[in-house]
Amino acid sequence: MAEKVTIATVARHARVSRQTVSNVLNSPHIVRQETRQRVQDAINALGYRANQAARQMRTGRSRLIAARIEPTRDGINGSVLDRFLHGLTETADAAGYRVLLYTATDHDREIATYDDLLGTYELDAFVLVGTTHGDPRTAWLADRNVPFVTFGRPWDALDAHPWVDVDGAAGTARATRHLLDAGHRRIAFLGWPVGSGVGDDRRAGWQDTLRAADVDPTGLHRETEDGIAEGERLMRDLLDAVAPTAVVCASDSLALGALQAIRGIDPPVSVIGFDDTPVAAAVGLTSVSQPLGEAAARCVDLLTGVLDDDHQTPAPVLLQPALALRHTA
Amino acid sequence: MAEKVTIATVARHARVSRQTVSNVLNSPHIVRQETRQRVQDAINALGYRANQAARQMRTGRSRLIAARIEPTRDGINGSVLDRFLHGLTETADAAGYRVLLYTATDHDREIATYDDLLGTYELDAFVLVGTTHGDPRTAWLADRNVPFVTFGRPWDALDAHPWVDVDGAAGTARATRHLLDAGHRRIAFLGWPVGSGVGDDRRAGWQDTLRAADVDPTGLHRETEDGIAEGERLMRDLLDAVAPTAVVCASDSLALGALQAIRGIDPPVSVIGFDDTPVAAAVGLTSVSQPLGEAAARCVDLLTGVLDDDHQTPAPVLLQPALALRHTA
DNA sequence: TATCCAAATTGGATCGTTCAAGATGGCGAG
DNA sequence: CTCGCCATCTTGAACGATCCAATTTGGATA
Repeated sequence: MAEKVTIATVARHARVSRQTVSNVLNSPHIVRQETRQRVQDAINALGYRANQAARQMRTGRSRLIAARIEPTRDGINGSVLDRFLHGLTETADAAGYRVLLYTATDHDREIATYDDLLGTYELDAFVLVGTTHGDPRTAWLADRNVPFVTFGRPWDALDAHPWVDVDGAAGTARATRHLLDAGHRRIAFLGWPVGSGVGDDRRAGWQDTLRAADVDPTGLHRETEDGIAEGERLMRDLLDAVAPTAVVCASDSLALGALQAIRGIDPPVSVIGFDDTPVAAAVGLTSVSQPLGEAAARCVDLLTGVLDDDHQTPAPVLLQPALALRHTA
Repeated sequence: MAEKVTIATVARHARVSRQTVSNVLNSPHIVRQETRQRVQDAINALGYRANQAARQMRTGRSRLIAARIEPTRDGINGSVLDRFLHGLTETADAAGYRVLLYTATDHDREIATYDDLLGTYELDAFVLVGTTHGDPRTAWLADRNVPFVTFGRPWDALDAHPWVDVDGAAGTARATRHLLDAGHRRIAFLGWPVGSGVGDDRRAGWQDTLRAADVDPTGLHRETEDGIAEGERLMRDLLDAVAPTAVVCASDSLALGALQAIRGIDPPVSVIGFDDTPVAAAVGLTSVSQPLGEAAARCVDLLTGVLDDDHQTPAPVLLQPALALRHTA
């Protein structure tokens, strides 16, 4: 194996000092054009790459971003995070950062992991996915001045940190409007229990759109934990109670359940899901589609803003979802 | 912010030298019990964590493992990798390693990424997923003596490296036997074009099991690229040509296509997919289930074997899949 | 009590990079 | 001719850990 190529090797090869090589890499403008070229040639000829560990020791920056990979719950919604992660890896890469994975089963362990990652790897930043009311994680990170971005807006007014989110209300509103345009009036909603920021937001989009169209939403919605079986049960309940002609759901899992509940009904009840998961695509379920790649890219943008430029809090980003039309609506 | 806690801080606090603290961390057995305890107490009291960058500089080891995150193709099979990744993160964590993500669109770029990751981050090892005939990646890594494991066995006899795989032939054999036991005889197979190691392996399991049961498999199989539409097309073709009463598929995508093709046929044609993806669970598709968590764990086992112990090539691991029974078979 | 040996501990060098400060050389002004 | 200045480049030190060689310590032995 060839000798290890360090900055000293390059310096010797280009007949300059180590510092000059370092300058070519970090502040090219202060090095004379001719020298710069000579150093660059040496770098290319030797295939030199700056050692990140050594660099990190001096600068305290690791160019590493941490993201959590979820313990795939029902496997349907899990894919949302996976697609986001993929986008994150690509964009971070382009910005010169790498993504480090971690897992955690609850918030306490997750915070312990932060502590560990920061202590041993000196991570530059965290990307948190899915925020809840009174999220202890954001508070912990903010207390320690650790840069982070959340994919999901803070649901408590007091938290001020950079975030990227998709406008869930706009998504369900768009879905509801689509159904109204198709002539539906009794448009129901299957959602999550009141109190989850995301769920409330999605319900509001449906409710407000119905009201704006002079349809009274009272009695047209049901709430449950997420899941296919739960969705089916609640949809049967709705069918018995109010006989809706269409339903907007807070997730594809719920929508799949609804699809099973309406099997055989004629004329068919329209169903729209949320997240445009692979399952939705596979079964032909119309669904609200989040721009996950875009969201990941904006997360990286915000982070590099915080890390490279001033340490100011950049403006949050709210993205608009689209409606992926298939044959269930 | 409090002063940074280094090994020197701990040493001062425990009234010993830096080296003794280092010994407590790396070779506890050579330190007297009493001293060890005092150092441990100091470490806990101060919340000391060894700085990975500094450690890496001396030892040349980063305790970082790289894994690739795929550009979710059809979103169905992509989830397989995601579940594997999750298992990998968990197990690596337990073994004291962290998982670094990367993406690449083709083999050449992937190799360029290896070079970069090795040069700048001094990665300890790679986990490759999905191996093909004449895979240039394994050759590149082996040439440079970079430790790696593949999830997927080497399909060319000459490659000798640690690998973990799931016995695909055993999976399709199990599926086929299940159908035979249920009284089926005309059991078809939907698979991928000849030449892909994985696809050929899965087809062989079906074929051999039929032969063993004195059923001639001739004409009972079709091959295509992966996809739902492709599966549907080929299944229609099979129905017209040989009217099978059951079909085993090389993937859940193909199986979903088959399900659409058989809609309305009575008595229903049995369908079995492969990979037990969330989509299969959602639509009630019986499918061959790979022990992905187990596979990931064994990958980490092999890697730690190579990294921590001798640099010998550990024995490969072949895991047995299970059949997730649902209502399509 | 002095001596010796092994176990436990210590101080200095080192990994590859960047930071801070110092050296060099060319050029115009006094 | 000399000085100062600017642009450019070089030198020495530091980051925080581990390795290596040297030294101290404690207990057993003579």
